Amino acid sequence: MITIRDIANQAGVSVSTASRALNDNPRISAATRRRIQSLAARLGYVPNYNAKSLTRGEANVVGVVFPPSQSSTQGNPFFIDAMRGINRVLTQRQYVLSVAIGETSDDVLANVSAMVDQAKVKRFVLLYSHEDDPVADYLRLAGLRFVIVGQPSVSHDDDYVDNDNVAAGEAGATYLIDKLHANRPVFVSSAVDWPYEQNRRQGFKQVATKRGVPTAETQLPRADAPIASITEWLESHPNIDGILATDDLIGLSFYQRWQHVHPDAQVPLVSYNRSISLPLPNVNFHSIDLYPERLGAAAAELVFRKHSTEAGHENRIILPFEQLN
Amino acid sequence: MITIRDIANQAGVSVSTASRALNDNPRISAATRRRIQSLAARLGYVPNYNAKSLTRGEANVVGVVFPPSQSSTQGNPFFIDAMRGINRVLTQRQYVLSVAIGETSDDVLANVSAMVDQAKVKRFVLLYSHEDDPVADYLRLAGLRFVIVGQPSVSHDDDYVDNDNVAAGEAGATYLIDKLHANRPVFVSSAVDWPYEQNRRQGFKQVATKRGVPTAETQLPRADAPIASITEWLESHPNIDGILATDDLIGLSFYQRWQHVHPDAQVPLVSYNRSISLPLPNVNFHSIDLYPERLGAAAAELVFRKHSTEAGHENRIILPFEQLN
DNA sequence: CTGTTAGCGCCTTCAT
DNA sequence: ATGAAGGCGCTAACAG
Repeated sequence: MITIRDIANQAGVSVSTASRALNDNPRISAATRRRIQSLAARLGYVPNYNAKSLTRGEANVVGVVFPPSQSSTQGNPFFIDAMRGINRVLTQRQYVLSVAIGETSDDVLANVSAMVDQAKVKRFVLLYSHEDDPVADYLRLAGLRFVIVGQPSVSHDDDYVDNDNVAAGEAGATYLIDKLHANRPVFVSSAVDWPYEQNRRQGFKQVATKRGVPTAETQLPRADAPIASITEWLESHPNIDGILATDDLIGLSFYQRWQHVHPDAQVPLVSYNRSISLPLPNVNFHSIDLYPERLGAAAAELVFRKHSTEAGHENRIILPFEQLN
Repeated sequence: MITIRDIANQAGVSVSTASRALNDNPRISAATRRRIQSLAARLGYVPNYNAKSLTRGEANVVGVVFPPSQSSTQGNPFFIDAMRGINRVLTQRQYVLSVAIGETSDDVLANVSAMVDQAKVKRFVLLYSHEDDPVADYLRLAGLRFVIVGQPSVSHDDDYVDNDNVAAGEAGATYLIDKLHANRPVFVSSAVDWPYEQNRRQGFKQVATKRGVPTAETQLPRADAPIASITEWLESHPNIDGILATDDLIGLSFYQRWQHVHPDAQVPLVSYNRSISLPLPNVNFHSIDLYPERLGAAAAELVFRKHSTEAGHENRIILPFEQLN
């Protein structure tokens, strides 16, 4: 294994000069900097992260925090894609991605604080958020850098990266009404009614109102709940001719129900997340990609900039979603 | 921040004694060991991983490698759940989970080798495998410890953790035929036809043959392919009265198609992975849980034991899947 | 059973 | 613009 000493010797300079040169310290002349860097490259020098972290007092690690849950959360492909995006930028920064994941909020918090105390991790990306999240509270209190992917808590000025979910709701509604000719669309969300679902509903309603189209809305009960209610709902709303759902699986589930009640008809379905990579019989199915990989990448970039409380809001990033034509 | 020096001083011993005591080294008397450990606990001492890793020459990190892919892979909840299982055992071992993920095999390999070279990671869990996987080749060659979750490559004696997929196929078929009374079941797999799908098909066929039931099988084309073929297939197989699919989403997609062709009938569906946490109208839908979290946990345990090429095969772990009644 | 000592590889004052 | 030297926190020979 080749260390900074080796390259210092071979270059005929001191270790400290080599260190500075490799870290692009302007105190070293551009000439020797290049000389040493290319020598290092030629020798296949790779810095030892542990040694680096020890002296710096910070590990070159970004902690990625998953929402606490016993079983897999919905909207799953989102997380994997986001991780890929995060890792893409971490790699080029010579950083490593570590994850904190657990069943309960306490598990995750313990995981995170272990990273902080033992591994000296100082930057985090949260893949979720809700009010009074103990992990966010902890990070805030500890003065550590973190960025939220998704809807941030309203009572803090945390930095975040998100889509404009009102606009996403508008886009889905516009497509459903204008292109797929739905005159009586229904908006379907989960029983949890996440903030992003509320925003998309808002967008949906705005467009429908502007078009003079009546709106309907309902929520899909959880898997363990009786589903008769959906059937009832559908029977009391016989004219529904378009579905906008907050997630592909929710949409699909609702669509199934619809099909059951209206065996010989068809209804267009628009939803979000591109989580179904399989052919669906309904040719009028459209999933809006929210580009989670881009969200992840942007969050990772952001986590290397310092938190600014300025009015400029330069650390609140809104990214576009897929455009439908 | 309190270091090992502090506790050594307060305990009135040398740093090395403190170090040994904290690491449960038998060379230190049980008495002082307990004394020092409780002192450390009282003082809230946490070891610095970076310093530890530097001297040990190995980071207390396990690298978790995702299959290379541009977008989210199918069977997604599997990965998240597996990570949770892995992290559960890593936490109690004072280890941290880092992930390697990327679009191409080269990306992932670069990621892994950076972990190895720079971060001194020496243990890995692969969440996939196929023949001639460059990552596995690299790890094998470098003599690093790794465990595969899932079907291992046949041409090596890598350690792995997996379900018995033939048995899983049998279980699904048994349930479908005996309990749900399917007399003309169809086995549906993906267009990729992964090894685990082949195994489940084999189990399916064995049971069907034993029951004297005719078997049918087909594959679902990819999302971008024309799906007319499924309709054709269904029309030429009008008597299908049960579906066994290798994944919930595949099953659901196929079921949709079936429903389209047979609008007023019902058909039972059995598939794997518990990836749909939503109510489905079809009361005869049954998803077999493969317990990915347990697979992950077992893999993490295994990665701390050394690879044995002995005939005992103690490092090939087969875990049970959900039992249907 | 315990202490002394010498690093692990790197960064960073402090000199020059 | 570059060197020398100390130290980050911990482990592991080597002594005793």
